[in-house]
Amino acid sequence: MNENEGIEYEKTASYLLAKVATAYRNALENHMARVHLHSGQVFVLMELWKKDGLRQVDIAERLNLRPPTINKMLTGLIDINLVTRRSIAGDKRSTRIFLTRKGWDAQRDVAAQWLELETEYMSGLSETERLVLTDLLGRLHIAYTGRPNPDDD
Amino acid sequence: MNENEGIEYEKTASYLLAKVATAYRNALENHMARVHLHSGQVFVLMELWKKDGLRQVDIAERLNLRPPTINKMLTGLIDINLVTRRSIAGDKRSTRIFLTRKGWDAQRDVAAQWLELETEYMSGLSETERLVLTDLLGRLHIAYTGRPNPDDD
DNA sequence: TAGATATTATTAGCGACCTAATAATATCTA
DNA sequence: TAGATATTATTAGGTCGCTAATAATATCTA
Repeated sequence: MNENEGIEYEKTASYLLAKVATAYRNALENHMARVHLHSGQVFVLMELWKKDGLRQVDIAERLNLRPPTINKMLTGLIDINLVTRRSIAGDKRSTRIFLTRKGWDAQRDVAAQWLELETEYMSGLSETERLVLTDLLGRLHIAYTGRPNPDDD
Repeated sequence: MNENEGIEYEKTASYLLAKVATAYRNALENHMARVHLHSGQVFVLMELWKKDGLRQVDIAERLNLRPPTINKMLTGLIDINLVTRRSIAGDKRSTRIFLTRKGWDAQRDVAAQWLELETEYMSGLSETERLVLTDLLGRLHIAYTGRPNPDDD
């Protein structure tokens, strides 16, 4: 058998990142289900809480996601009345996305779930280790996106 | 405005994990596309390279994924002739999954891409830092799955 | 042994990502 | 100003995760 081209994949950072990430996504999905949200929607809301009235393309850029992804998520958020689309005076192509009252109100519940998840998920690590992990992931993030976070104007 | 329930999500380990993870998934998808594979298929192959002839349910368990997920991935792998399904004598419910010649041969290309990706993706970190990251992710993985890897018999 | 319960694979359908393609509008340039 | 090029939103369709439901087979138990 032509074995032993065998890498020990399980010991590479990539492998572990992939595994931890999907487990984490499931956990996030479960936590956010408690407040009737899906995992992806939460990230969109975060951007709007920071700066309401963004265009879809802006949200996409800030989250490092593609416009069609955002478009679909927004449809979901509009359906559950957390967000509205309003057309822009001066550019008939684009629309601005605004939080509804309900959209603003979701902030508290999401924050609570987020912290709970963070605590739960990172419970295997000491405080110091969590900080180290945060630092390392932060640097990978910057290395890969080329920016820590989009310059708020 | 009811602002300032505001968590700085971007500084939590969870947030960074999510972000880094999707960036990584894209990178993996792109790298594996070079050898005509999708990201998820690679993980299934890894298990078969370690132990050929597993049942679908075994693969699911080892990868910490659900049976329908595996089922669909296998359909893809069968379509491109990397794998076959053979029924089991003694249990008409299950099938065993076997690598084809082409499936075994893919091992080399995947390993090459994997290492390239690992190098590229982790290039922002020193060797020591990468080891620390691996250790921390490994511990999160164990904490969440309850086992480092399934006991090979 | 008959009937209830387990297990395995599979299908259907959903969300979170993606790329490619399209339509509408803006903008730039010859 | 006309025509080429950019940009924005959107649709279609794909993979990778998931849950719920189903059918077939095994196994357990009364």
